[in-house]
Amino acid sequence: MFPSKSEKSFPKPGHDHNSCIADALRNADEICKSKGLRFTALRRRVLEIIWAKHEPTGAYNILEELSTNKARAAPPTVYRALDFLLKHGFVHKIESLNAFVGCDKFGDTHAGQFLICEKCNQVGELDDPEIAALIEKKAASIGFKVGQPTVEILGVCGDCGTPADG
Amino acid sequence: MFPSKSEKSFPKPGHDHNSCIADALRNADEICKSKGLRFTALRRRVLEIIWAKHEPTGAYNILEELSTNKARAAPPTVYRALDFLLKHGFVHKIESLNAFVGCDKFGDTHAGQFLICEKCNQVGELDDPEIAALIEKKAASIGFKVGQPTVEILGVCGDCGTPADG
DNA sequence: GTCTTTATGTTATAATATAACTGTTAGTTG
DNA sequence: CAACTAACAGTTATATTATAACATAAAGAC
Repeated sequence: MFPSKSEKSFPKPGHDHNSCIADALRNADEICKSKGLRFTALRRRVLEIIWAKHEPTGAYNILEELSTNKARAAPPTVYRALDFLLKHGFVHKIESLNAFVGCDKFGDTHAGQFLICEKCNQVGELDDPEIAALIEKKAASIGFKVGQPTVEILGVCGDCGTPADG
Repeated sequence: MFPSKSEKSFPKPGHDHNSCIADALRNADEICKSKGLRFTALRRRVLEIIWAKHEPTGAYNILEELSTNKARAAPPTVYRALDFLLKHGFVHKIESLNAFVGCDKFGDTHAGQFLICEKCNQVGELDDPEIAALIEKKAASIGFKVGQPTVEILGVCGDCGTPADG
């Protein structure tokens, strides 16, 4: 229905980021329309700010960014927009960074598995079903039923970790 | 050397928790002795407070607990003790809860994989090498080198999720 | 057009964490 | 043991992240 743009990838240095943003906004538009959700100007703007880069953005950075056009916004403004975006799967929260990143696996709400590069700070979404299945199986083997898995992998991405690199 | 007490387990309702605490403290004592680390009264007390239960404890709860005996402590006191305990693998931070839990896999520093029961709030440590290996493999397949994985699974433990349960 | 619901604005404050500087204690060395 | 040194802990202030509670506004339902 709303095709995912990138499967198991990490943002490439020279990619056309404008189209990332455009795709994400268009997708959110369509999803909201089809589900009867109100994709207000504020929510749209917050999503756009988050999508400005592939690095997780803190709520107060979003706030700052918001405040450049509008009159100064207050924290609840941002957190409420984030609640909406999180709830409907348009963004993810990176727990280990207390920051938010756009979801590039359009079309369904899911937990996500994140690769966070400690050099360039960019985040790629893995969402590998085998990993999810294995975690579920191992948890089940000791009687634990998985609800919401949080998988956040700090490391070094391919572009930052080339042999020539220090 | 210092044997792990529980492999892939979840704290059982009726277990002898005093021995969990005693084991953890004794283990820390021994590790510190063998590595020439200073296991001060404060650090020991903080570890003991964390081990008082199998639920993650927030820094400010630890602070409160500390303050019942000593004169009122300040945040840095706790955070510094936590830094030490984290660094040497005696406790883990649960990122999704901003809280700390004792490590029951004695003897080495590691990232850990956590099962967090949303009913009883207790945490079990999985530390499954297959999961770690699969994550590493999948990450490697897109050129990403895993550093510090954060795996925190919210769900329902076996004791809380029995058929009779609501 | 009124009513109702949902969203946003506003003010205040809670919860988590760290910086910077001071004093204290434990180990070290002569 | 006295003086020195380095690690630890105390203290004050403040940064960062997040939410509660109440007021206003805008959108959708009737």
